[in-house]
Amino acid sequence: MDIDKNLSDGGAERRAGAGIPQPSLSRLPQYHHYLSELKAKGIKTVSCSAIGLDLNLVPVQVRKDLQYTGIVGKPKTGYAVPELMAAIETFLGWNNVNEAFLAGAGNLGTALLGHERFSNFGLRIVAAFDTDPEKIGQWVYGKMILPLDKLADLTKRMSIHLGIITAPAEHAQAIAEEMVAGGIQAIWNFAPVRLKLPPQIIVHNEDLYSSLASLSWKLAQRFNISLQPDGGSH
Amino acid sequence: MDIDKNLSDGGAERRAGAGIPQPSLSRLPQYHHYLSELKAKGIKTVSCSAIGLDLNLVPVQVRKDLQYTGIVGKPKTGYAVPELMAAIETFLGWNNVNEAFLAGAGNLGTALLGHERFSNFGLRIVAAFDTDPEKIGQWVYGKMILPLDKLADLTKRMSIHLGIITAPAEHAQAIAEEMVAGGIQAIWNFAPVRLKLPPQIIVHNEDLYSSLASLSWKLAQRFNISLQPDGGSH
DNA sequence: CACTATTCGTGACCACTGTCACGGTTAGGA
DNA sequence: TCCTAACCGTGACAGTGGTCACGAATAGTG
Repeated sequence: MDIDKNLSDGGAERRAGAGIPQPSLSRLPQYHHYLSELKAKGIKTVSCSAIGLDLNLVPVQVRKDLQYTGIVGKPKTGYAVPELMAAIETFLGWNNVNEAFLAGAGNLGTALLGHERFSNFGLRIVAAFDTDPEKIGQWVYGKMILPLDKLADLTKRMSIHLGIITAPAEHAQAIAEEMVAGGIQAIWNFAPVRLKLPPQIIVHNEDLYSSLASLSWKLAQRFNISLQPDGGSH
Repeated sequence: MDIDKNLSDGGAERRAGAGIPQPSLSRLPQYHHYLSELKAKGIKTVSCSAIGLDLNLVPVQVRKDLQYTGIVGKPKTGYAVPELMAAIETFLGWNNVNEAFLAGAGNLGTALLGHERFSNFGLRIVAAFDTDPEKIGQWVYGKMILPLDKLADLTKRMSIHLGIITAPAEHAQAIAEEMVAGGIQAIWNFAPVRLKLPPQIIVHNEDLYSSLASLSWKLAQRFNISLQPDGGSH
């Protein structure tokens, strides 16, 4: 058997039929942040061209992105800042709070626990879990560190929908399965592994090593090029 | 004048003629991590199909990704694990260390400072910078916290090429400009802003809010769908 | 030594995102 | 009131990355 042909895409990442392109989705928070600055300055309306100038984007792209939120602009004027912000917030679901559990109270996990601004964006980390007996029972930024083996049970009892994994790579898969067993719907994964989970689970990978790879490659590329300006093809 | 038409793309992000697709670049570290596990188990060769099974990827994609590193596989056998790892490391420039400065010794910055595994991937954070007088002079994970106004000067004197910004959004632009003034080539930006810098500067944005937006939207989407299963299109 | 099954390598399609071009709308001024 | 310029909205095109299909190579087996 040729197993080359017998593999379908894991499909855990991309939800078919989702109306908005992923890149547009990523840009919406940037617009929101920019708009909050405008609001603080007392500016009432803004045009796509102005947004594009300040955010280094082409105006058409801004328009297309904003259209997904359902807002309509007024020709010659632009968009109303407060309504646009509200539209983005509603669209992204930042009005209803998502409660989340975090697994892995290391450096990164602690940093996330302390990031109180998440609450402005619909995320509330309720508790953290770890296996280290020294950490269990401690309070970090007002959140209790609980033993990891309580994770699935508490997830079910509190009907938590979002899990954040900041544990080492080798434990990530097991933790993710625990979360799924507890009925979690979405996982924000900071461990550098590709989780294997049922396709209906929403997984978002936040792989710092991947980013680092891009950077170091581009840097290496640049220095190679400058050392061999002929391109080295002969 | 219609400024709609007079804007070109900022272009700070995408380097033209770069041989490898960005997504492939991001996957290489995952392969590397997976290979290191195989190596620990004493496995000498591996096929794309096996990698695909474990990493939830289609074998062809794995092959195409690996080809960018220049390695060639052997039919019916696959790739030699150690050589493949070495090829990835060389390709990503993980052999020569990049020294970096970090600006913003908050929670996230501290977490990165403490992430000693970065050293395995060609990144060495040399020092951190902050404006908080209480932090300046402290040592965090063996790195000195220095006053931010020394940033440009020290960057130049130590010829640092990589800058990491973990400062609040409102200071990110100014810090980035300091770094550029000091001759920095690449910036790893964790602040939720789109930096406006000369196009030759490599910028990689690590926007947690963008990721969060994707997640919360997908979650909201899911619950909306389950509440209105007819889709509401008629 | 021939045969088979597995795997690599690659050119051709396909889907998705970004860009372009153009038409429709409206605020502001003559 | 009419005219102009700025802006929104949208369908058509292009470039990039992912998938498919097929050919070539080779380890293992009878």
